[in-house]
Amino acid sequence: MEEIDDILKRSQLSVTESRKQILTLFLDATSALAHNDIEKLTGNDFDRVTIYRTLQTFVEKGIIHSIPAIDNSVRYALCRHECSDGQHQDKHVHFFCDSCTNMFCMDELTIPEMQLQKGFVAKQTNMLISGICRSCNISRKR
Amino acid sequence: MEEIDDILKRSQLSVTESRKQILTLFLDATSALAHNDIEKLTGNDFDRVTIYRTLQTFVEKGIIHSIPAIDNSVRYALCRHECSDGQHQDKHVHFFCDSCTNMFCMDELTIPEMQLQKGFVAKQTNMLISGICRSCNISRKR
DNA sequence: ATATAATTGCAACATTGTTGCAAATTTTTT
DNA sequence: AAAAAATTTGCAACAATGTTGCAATTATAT
Repeated sequence: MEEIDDILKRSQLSVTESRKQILTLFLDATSALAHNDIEKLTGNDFDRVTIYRTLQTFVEKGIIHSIPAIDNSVRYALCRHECSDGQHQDKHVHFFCDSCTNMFCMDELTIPEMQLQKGFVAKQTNMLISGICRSCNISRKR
Repeated sequence: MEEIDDILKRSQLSVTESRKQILTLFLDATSALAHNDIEKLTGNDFDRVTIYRTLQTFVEKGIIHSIPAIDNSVRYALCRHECSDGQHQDKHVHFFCDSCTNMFCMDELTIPEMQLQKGFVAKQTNMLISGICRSCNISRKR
């Protein structure tokens, strides 16, 4: 896959083994990944510190975005849309499954605009819905 | 204040020094409190573990609710409305100020309902807006 | 191919959160 | 009001998560 190298170069990042592998994980992921997931999925290939720093770099470059969770575990997912350096606009809703603890990006659900009190200026909006996801609902019915 | 004892008793909790003090903090707070805030505000009167357990208990009893934050720090605030044991309904928007890192409950802003994909069942919705709060905006203009 | 720049891994540390258990406190019972 | 029962607390010890400085390695530019 040359795609991966391209994404990194486009963000002016050196192409290294760790960045390639971690980026691949995000491209393949169906749900958001926590630091710990990445550690396991890469199977001790990289130092914990490297993973922290890679995630941080990716967020700064607008490649991935962090998602606030209720259970106090930060997760990250690819920015599918127009996220650039620094400023990150996350217009879609996130869904956290209480059962399988997977986090999904509901790309098709747009967060509605909110009218804040005078003096408050909004820069970013996050919307997080928790409940039971489809595959968990299906397996329950069995 | 008898109010505090009442709140605790209504939730079938023993009235202890730590619970009273921590609950008082929440009643007086204008913004959401993190574990660390409470530790500082109570000035080493209580063990860290006690604070963790107290917060957990309060959440379970529906006295406070936890708020997911982007910066990976869980914060808690009083449940002003109809929150009961276990099930917690958080209908209002939270605002996180990037400048002073305070978290505010925007009680007057109700989270709109969202139509999820088939199979997904929502139990709780969180909406978190980040930006600059009023007092930070005012002090910037000076 | 070499020089320069950036990234990695290691070590060491700080912070945050969890668990078991004995001592202390609160509530209930007598 | 005192004793028994139940709950809560603090301590110790540990696990997980996140951060920083620095030398060694790897990637990029010359």
